Amino acid sequence: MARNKIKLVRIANDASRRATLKKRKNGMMKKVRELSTLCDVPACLVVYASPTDRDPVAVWPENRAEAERVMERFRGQPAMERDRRMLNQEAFLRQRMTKSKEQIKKLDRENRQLELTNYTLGCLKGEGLDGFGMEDVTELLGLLEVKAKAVGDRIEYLRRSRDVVVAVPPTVRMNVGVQAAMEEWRRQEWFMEMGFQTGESLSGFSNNNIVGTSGVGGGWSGGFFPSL
Amino acid sequence: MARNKIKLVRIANDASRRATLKKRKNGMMKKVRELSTLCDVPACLVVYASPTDRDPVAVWPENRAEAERVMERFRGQPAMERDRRMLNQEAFLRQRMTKSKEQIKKLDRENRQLELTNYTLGCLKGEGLDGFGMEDVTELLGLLEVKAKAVGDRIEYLRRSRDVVVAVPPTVRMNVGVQAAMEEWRRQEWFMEMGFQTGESLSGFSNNNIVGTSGVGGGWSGGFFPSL
DNA sequence: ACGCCTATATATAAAGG
DNA sequence: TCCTTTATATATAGGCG
Repeated sequence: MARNKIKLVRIANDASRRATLKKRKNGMMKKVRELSTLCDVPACLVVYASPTDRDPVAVWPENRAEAERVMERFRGQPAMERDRRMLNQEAFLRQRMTKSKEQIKKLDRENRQLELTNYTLGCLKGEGLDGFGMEDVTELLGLLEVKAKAVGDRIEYLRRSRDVVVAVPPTVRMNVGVQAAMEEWRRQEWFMEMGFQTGESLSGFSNNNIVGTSGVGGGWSGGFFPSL
Repeated sequence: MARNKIKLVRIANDASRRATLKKRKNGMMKKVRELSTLCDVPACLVVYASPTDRDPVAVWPENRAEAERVMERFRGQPAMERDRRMLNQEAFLRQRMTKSKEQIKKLDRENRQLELTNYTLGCLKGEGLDGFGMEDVTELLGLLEVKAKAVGDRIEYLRRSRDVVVAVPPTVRMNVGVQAAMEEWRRQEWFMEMGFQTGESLSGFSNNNIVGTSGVGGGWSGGFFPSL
């Protein structure tokens, strides 16, 4: 734009090209600034000295944050692959988060139920019945009966089964804790009142495993009650 | 740049401002193109008509991919806040994910334990003892004794407590299920063998709640056993 | 608002130091 | 290479249809 008009093609001369870049770059900067100022609009200009340079030779607005805001908006459009990837990635993670949270919630609910049951079991195990009234205790007693029935049924079944019986020792080998508990139990007057005959309640059963430790899903072959 | 020189401030007149934007915007586009062509360098220009517009009024290079490449490089620098934010956001989410997974794992472990216990309880409730051998059943029986002891202790305590006793009806009002169970229980021969006297096992207890439904942490005042 | 015109402001190629 | 100069090319403010 001066002295000579030039063709709009890459300037062959290296020095000239660099010089032109410098001049025009400045001109551009001034123009963008003016445009943005006069028209009061967001605008952004980025110029590199070469396709391989890491840093731009020119950036407007000078304030990087401002430039980023403009870029930001531009990128906001559904065009940039990298962003789409990133956003998808984020969406993906968010989705996973939601699912996880739901899972946690569900597990937590389940847990609360199980803990309740567990608490009950704890009481059953004799960890303390303080806080329960006669009604509760009575109900518990009833439940114990139901359980005892199940045990009885099972014993009955085992007794009548000939094909699975392996051995039937003459005495019961109960674990120490149970034996001690039995002793205390027998000392309770209500125990007597209920019709038990001292010293003969649990004889005649085998402690041998007849059908194997099998059954219990998951595989806990230890004690009957898992440690809580 | 013509007729009159203008001050570099926002053009007050609305129409003039818009007109100027249009003209200068075109000028800028031409300039960027020239710059990029002549000097053979990457450059990018984005202009918005207003701070709130979604789409730019001007973008160069026209080829969006090209513009994106330039932007991309600019953004590639480790200075862009947005990227840091995004990366941080992603890192944050990943962190949360990890935590959630850990929580799930923990809850799951807990659940497994509780389910085991629960399963046991299910068996206790008479849901079936198939799969258990004589050893298991014997142990269960022992456990029942321990429980019974706890019940007995509690009943004993309630009996001796004068200050909390409210009423002691002469007969036990057990729920139908328990009564039925008792009947079946009594029919079992092993039941008789164990020393129970038919028809008199559970008389004399009150179903009145003496110390209140109180105790049980969390507040489930319904049945003794929560429904599973 | 849109395009065209034109006087004038600006930008800048090329030359010189 | 950089700055300055300067002749010229371009850009554009303001006016008009």
